[in-house]
Amino acid sequence: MPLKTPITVALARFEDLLGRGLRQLIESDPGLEVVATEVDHSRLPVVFQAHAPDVAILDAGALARLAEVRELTIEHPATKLILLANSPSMSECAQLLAFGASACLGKDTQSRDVLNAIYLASRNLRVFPRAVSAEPGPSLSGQELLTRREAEVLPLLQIGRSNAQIALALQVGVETVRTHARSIYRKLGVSSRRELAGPPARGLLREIGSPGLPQQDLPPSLIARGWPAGA
Amino acid sequence: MPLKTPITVALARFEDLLGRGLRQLIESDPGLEVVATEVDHSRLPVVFQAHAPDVAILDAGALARLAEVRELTIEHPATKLILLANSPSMSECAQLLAFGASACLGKDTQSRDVLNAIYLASRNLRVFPRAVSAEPGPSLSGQELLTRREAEVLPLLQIGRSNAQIALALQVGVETVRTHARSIYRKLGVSSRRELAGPPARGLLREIGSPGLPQQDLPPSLIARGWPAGA
DNA sequence: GAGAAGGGTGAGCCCCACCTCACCCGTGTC
DNA sequence: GACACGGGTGAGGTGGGGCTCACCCTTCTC
Repeated sequence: MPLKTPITVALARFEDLLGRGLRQLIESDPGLEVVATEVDHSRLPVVFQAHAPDVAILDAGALARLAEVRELTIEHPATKLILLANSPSMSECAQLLAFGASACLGKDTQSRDVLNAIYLASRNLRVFPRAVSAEPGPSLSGQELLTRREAEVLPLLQIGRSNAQIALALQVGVETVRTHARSIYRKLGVSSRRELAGPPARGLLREIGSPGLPQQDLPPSLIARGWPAGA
Repeated sequence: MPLKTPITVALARFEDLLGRGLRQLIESDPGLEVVATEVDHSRLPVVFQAHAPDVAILDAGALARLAEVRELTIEHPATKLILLANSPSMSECAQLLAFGASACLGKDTQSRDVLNAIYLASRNLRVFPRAVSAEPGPSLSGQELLTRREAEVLPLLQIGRSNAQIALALQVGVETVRTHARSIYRKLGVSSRRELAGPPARGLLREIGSPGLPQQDLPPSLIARGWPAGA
């Protein structure tokens, strides 16, 4: 194994108490190096430019739009994003990962799993929490979240399906698909399916959770279960 | 001023990251002494009995029933309770304080304000966050929260008003009041207005927030604004 | 020009939470 | 016995969010 250089981590601004815990956790791990803390989300591009951190941990609740994740991953593909949200639901995580995030974790995640996620993300693996709340429970930033139906339409738009094809797949009318698409565009701040089709981070998917250490890699089919693997 | 003995603080179990931050914050304050950490809510009575801490900081999200707060404050009046919730609403905080909690703070509260709240609570002051989310946003444990109307009925029940009097005050029928009362009893785990009328913690109300240090004491009328000041 | 997309508006429907009220019953108090 | 209270059940009404679909328009591409 070559010389171990520490993984550089940038920390966004979090709630004060959680930020303290997060910083202390990461600084106490010899394999990790904090290069920035309490970075306001508006300053993330600058910090990414200056430090090119391997991993950045962001507050999903501080995202004004989910599309921010998308923009960051496109602009700075070398920096893997880990999103911390308030008990995120499965679909919320799916949306964040579809936009290029490398991990989506609840703020109640065990410290050990947070560290695991950092190492996994730095190796270009994507991390999905095991114990996400089922479906109900609108959390995250609360606003501008895709509905269940919109979340079904999104991946089909991302892979370039036509409205008619989507309508056929979902067994609804074309007009309905167009309505969902409009809603998605508005919420995500884009104006066409082409803008949605950017290259999300690739990589295997791992699942972490309290029971123990990360398991074996999951088959690629699991990536496609939540949303298609890309155009 | 007499010899300064540190204020003893018990910490309930929190999300791992937040718990780290909270513990580190409090342990770094020379005026505070942590006597217990990561206390499961089921073990709170035991810990209160053993250490009789001046202040205990609890996770509002871990409360099975809001009535737990009430029971703890009645059983252990010497221990002041500080509740941390996920962006609590005004009515949530009002309910918690009505049940004897000394403070209700968001988990995004500034460290400085958390320390302030501990000191204020230990001096039998009640602390209300300044920047609470308006009305919408069901957070907290999510379940068994009083509705807006129930929250209006509760204080009137607590001061022993009859159903007819409440009906008159709220301009609704007696049957409606009885329905609200039933709902309140069920959610709070009590079975009469007498059980609701127990002695909540008394004390002045302070408001804390980011702008600066705590202001002057608020007039008692402010206590009565959210709910009557007791029988 | 035809067809697909994107953008705006609005309608109808369903589900759910909340509010309101009306019954039923039993108990305790005066 | 009259009355208030607690407990159970259910019926309406209302409001919001989501899903579905139907129009209207412009733009772009082939």
